[in-house]
Amino acid sequence: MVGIKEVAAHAGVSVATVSRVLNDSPKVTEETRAKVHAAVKALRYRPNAVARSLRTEATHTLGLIIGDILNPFFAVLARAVEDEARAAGYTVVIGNADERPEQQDHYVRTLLEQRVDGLLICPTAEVTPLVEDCVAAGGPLVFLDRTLPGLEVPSVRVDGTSAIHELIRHLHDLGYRRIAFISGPELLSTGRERTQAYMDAMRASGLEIREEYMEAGDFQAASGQAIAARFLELPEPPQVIFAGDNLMALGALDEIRARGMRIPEDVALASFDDVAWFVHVDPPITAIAQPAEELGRRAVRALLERIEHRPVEPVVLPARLVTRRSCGETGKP
Amino acid sequence: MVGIKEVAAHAGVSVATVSRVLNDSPKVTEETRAKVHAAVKALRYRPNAVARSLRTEATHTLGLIIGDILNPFFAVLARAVEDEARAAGYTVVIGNADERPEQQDHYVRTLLEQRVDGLLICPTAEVTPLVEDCVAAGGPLVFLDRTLPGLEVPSVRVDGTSAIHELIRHLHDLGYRRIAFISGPELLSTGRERTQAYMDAMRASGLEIREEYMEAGDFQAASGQAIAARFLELPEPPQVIFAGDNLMALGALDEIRARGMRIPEDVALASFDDVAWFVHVDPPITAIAQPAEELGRRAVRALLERIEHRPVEPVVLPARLVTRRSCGETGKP
DNA sequence: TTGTATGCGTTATCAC
DNA sequence: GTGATAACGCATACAA
Repeated sequence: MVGIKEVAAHAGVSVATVSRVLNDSPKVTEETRAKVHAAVKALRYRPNAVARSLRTEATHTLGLIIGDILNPFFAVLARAVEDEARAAGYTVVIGNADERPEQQDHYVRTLLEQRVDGLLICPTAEVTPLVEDCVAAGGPLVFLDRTLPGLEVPSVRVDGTSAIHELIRHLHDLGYRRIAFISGPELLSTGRERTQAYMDAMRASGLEIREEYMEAGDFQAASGQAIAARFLELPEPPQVIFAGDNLMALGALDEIRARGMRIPEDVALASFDDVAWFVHVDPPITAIAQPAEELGRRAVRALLERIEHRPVEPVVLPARLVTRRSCGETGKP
Repeated sequence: MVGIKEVAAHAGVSVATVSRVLNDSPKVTEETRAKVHAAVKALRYRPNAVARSLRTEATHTLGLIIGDILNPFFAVLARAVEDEARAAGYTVVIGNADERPEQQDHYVRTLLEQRVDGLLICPTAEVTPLVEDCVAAGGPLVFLDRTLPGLEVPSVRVDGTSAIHELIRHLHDLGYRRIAFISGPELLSTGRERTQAYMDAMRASGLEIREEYMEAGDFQAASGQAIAARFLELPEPPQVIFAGDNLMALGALDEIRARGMRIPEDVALASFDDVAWFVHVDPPITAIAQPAEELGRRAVRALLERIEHRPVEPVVLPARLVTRRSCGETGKP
């Protein structure tokens, strides 16, 4: 492959001059600049980013570790991260951790070895030694969507508390009293936070919190389905099932359908985390929408700040309730 | 950051030996191996993949350029590619081209500069000079999902022809005669192929091909909606709308709903390209499913073959019809 | 303004 | 089995 040396020879200048032209240093004649550019074009020269990175200690690459790109929430997040990164001249390498600590570690290790300039992590429940090391090492790192207790890492996340309060109030206003919640893993900050908000909101609306109306899933569809099944088999089943994320809502939806029950007549359904196709199911599903694109963009900006050694304060974005018809709301006019 | 040199010093050996241990060369005593490993652990040494790549001319990284990660088809594809690549010890960098040639080129350029070991491209319609160069340069490259006319590049793709024939036959059997098709861009191999198959299949079933029942969209939802609208306003509207991809099907669905029409009573709907949520809309949508995971896996395998300079023949996978209820099929028992 | 020379962290080719 | 050392392609301090 043709290198800077061949370009220099072809243009009749030194490698230093070629390098200066490529990094458009001001101290170079318009004339030589032209010669070099001509040589570059003629030889189809492509700068070797690997060599450049070795020299400059910068790869202009960001690492992003998410749960699973097949989850629409993460897909939107990833897309936003990539767009914002590209705008700033960075490439991003995505790793799907699948909520498995070992796989998360695999990516952390790999990305660290690749010498990415910064790391964006949606941390799994477990605080692995490797992640602890990273934090201790102090490399540019920001937590995305979730936080990890006891670690001093800047984070960019969504707070769904007020939206959950709004949802419960909304359901209360519609006349519902028995509202069950399929919560997420207690170990995840998002899981804990939503559960806490649900309980607080129920109390705030003067509703009873029943133990049998709360069960923790793993943010995957199967658990949502299983838990919905148990709710529906209770002697006194809930009037509303509120799922803690879009996949568990999907599972619950399947279970309700499988039982031949109607939404919302037999049981109403709501979801934390809105996804595009919720609009297209019948009835459209009432959900709490997270500003995923903004989340991704802000995370990149925060990370870039950290890369440039500027201090960055945590970012917390609000979620918002989107009422549709799965809870018996009156249809659109 | 600690390098191989510090490790060598700490272990009391030479850098060469450390390198040998790290690449587990056989010619090294168990004893020194242990010493080195101890030093590695003690110093929290992380190999610098950048330096390694510069020396070995290999990055163990693959580039993947797709249309848009938000499209479930590409998301599944990307996920499969990543899984297969990881299993083979590779990392993958994904670029979203958004069907824009310049952006595709941006990623091709970037990935080439990063010296990825191989490139997987779902090419946009246009054959850009850059892509032509790549082909001419002969670096490891395979086309995924789509092919480009006149370029000698191995490709891994799906052939939906027989599935489309099956679909038309299926519709014919259900009594439909007026079947309209929202086709994809003529410039895309997938678009052309599906259109051709639709026409052939219509003829094969003895159905009339009407010009007003065929219109090309751009594989995006908005175009599907607009075209569906025109179809439905025809003096004699079609009985079935068959969309050339999942996003255009979504657009058509929205348009049908917006007009207050019922599926399949007023108009039936079918889609090329099945996605998870088709099962959850009411009625579930009849679709042609592409083996996206397999497509991704096979593409990686083909690329790895090319990287190791082995010849690779094109891969063509079959699609299959999944009948549900959006075309008036009798419901499940 | 341009050229020469050094080093980035690793692997690989030699000697020993 | 181990060690010294020369590349890899580029950016840059310093010399001219």
